[in-house]
Amino acid sequence: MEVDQRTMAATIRDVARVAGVGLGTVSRVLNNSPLVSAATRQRVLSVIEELRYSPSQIARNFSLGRTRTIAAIAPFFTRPSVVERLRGIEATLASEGYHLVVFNVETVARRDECLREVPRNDRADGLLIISLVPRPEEIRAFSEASMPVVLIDACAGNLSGVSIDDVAGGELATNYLIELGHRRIAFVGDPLEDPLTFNFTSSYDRFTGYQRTLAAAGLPIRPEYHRHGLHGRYEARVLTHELLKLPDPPTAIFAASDTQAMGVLEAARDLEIPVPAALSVIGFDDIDIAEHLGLTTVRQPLFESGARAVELLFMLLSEGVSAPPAERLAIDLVIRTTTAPPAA
Amino acid sequence: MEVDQRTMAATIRDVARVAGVGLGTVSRVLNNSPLVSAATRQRVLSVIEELRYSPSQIARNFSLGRTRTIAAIAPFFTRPSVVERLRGIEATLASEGYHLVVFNVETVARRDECLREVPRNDRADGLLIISLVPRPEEIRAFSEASMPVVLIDACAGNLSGVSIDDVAGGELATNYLIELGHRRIAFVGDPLEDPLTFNFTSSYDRFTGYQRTLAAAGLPIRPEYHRHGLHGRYEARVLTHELLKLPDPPTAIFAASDTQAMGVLEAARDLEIPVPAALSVIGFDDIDIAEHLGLTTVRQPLFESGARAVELLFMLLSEGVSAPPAERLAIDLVIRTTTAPPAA
DNA sequence: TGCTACTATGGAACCAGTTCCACAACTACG
DNA sequence: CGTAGTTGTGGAACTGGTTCCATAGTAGCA
Repeated sequence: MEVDQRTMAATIRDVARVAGVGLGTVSRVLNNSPLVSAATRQRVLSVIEELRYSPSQIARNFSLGRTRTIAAIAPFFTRPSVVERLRGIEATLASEGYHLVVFNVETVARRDECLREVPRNDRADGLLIISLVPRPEEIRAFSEASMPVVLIDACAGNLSGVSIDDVAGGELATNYLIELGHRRIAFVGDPLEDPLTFNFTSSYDRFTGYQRTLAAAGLPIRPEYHRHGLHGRYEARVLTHELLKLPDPPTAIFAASDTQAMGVLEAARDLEIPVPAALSVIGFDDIDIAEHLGLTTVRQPLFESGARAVELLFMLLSEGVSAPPAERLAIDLVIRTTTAPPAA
Repeated sequence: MEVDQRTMAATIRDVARVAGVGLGTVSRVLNNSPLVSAATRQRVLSVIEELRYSPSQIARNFSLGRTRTIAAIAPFFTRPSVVERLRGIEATLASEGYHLVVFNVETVARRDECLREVPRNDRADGLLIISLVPRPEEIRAFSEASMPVVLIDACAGNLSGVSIDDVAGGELATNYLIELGHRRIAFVGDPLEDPLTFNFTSSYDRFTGYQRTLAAAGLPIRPEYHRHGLHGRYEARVLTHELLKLPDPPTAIFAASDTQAMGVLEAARDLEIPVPAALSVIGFDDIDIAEHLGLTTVRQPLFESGARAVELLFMLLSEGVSAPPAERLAIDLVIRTTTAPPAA
């Protein structure tokens, strides 16, 4: 029985046979065990070279019960903020030789499917969930499947996670506008009824911070200044048109994300309202293009959130280390050219 | 020997034992084989339910020799154009129940490592390579490892691939500027010496199209109008500063990508040169923000390139179908507000 | 010289599925 | 009633690694 090298890849048994050693010895050479003499190691290595042998990762994963792969579930992974988080994730995983499987979620059905299926597939050693809040029964399923999970931009149960204080972010943005002298400050953000859809919460929290700050400053809460719509430039543009056509239009708008701030800017341009002279605009996230646009915004460390989440996940994976709790990263205000004191 | 359900996941053998059937029968139930009686199937299903059994995907992959996973190697996967391609890839893979492993490449060393390691890891059934041109020895390694490969935004050997005619794109952009009446047209793109770095070619090809069109129109080729630098807004901004400070500055600039066009726009803004009144700018790709910026650009179907590449890869994976050759997708000109006839 | 300790090695058992062969039970038909 | 064909079923063999136990060989030491 000759091994047909043209069609069949060599296995560890072929290497052992040709090198005249045992299975275990080849395995030990592959795994750099010190329990192999230099001469034997050399012989095995040369046979590996000769047969162009490359170990089957899939058999190895199966045998070890580990995959050195992490799954990431991300809603709308084309959103610049999500991409930047993924970059942080990938960079940190790659530095440890781990692989990244990405699940993009754009519908509620797919959200549910991913959160249900990914943990029970034992195809990943751990799971990262971006901007989605798992339901209690989903969290239970994670622990039943003993799948380590770290959340990014979300909090749930006592799962580990990396997030920011979105309420404080909303306060930071709103406070800055008030300090500039604005009194009529509007808000453009995601829909309020989140639990029915994706369970996003950051826009809601930023809205809470906005309302609190207005109240703390003794400014009126004006419901007609609160606009909620699907996350996106176009939707924000439409909502802003409504705001700017009010009898008593706002002099400043806080958008729950930079993407939505872009829609706000588009609406101002449509209506020939100069920014910041007649309208101040502040966003959230500090995505890459914010700088190009001169957008004032609340910066959150996106890349770092991904990188840190991977570190937490690695802690969960190394048995000795206790489960790290939820962490909060720092945010700060980036002042550019879309904000100014209101026209006198 | 009782199975400890608290610590050990049930296996197919546990299910068989509890249901009082054979291994093969459980396997047949799992795989919806018709060769199981309705009564047996029902009994097995209820035991699966009872034991909360979930098949090990990793053992399954090992047994079948397939992973239902596709690897994608992408340089700079935060670039909007790359992200959009990845979205097309993920969407198409997910619709077939395949998983996507992403390898982000930001250095030459990592490019080489990925192209060497990913095919020999049998952890993916196929490989997609975005915007990178594999070297001949790498192509040989793909076929030796019998790893199906489809290129996106690149061509090499007789590998299958999805790309556009970048030369024609360069011609399209340049021609439009000439039609508008421009005679002093500059180019801002990636470095020319690509083989030493990533082996990108699209910027080079667009440059070729630009030069050809100038020549065909009888316009002079002016080397001082050709600027090449690392892909990025900032670099393009610096290069454009140089162009606009020339004694005889261009009245139009063709940027090899929308990202670089943004840098061109920034430079014009720095120098208070009105666009398009005193300077026309045209980009390439039609990424999402191009619309917000009102950027005139050459549109290429990014999402579709990813989706189509996956279709080609599936053809390669289904044995019957012959290897599809390289395909070209259509491009078109999107005229917005950064281009106009030159000032008289 | 004989005993112990350690190193180097071979290979069976194992991981959890799939596949396939053997076989039993039953039906169809001459 | 025998034979051929079909259907349903059980389980051995297989996938390609790792792990661990048994054992041979050798050095150290009294």
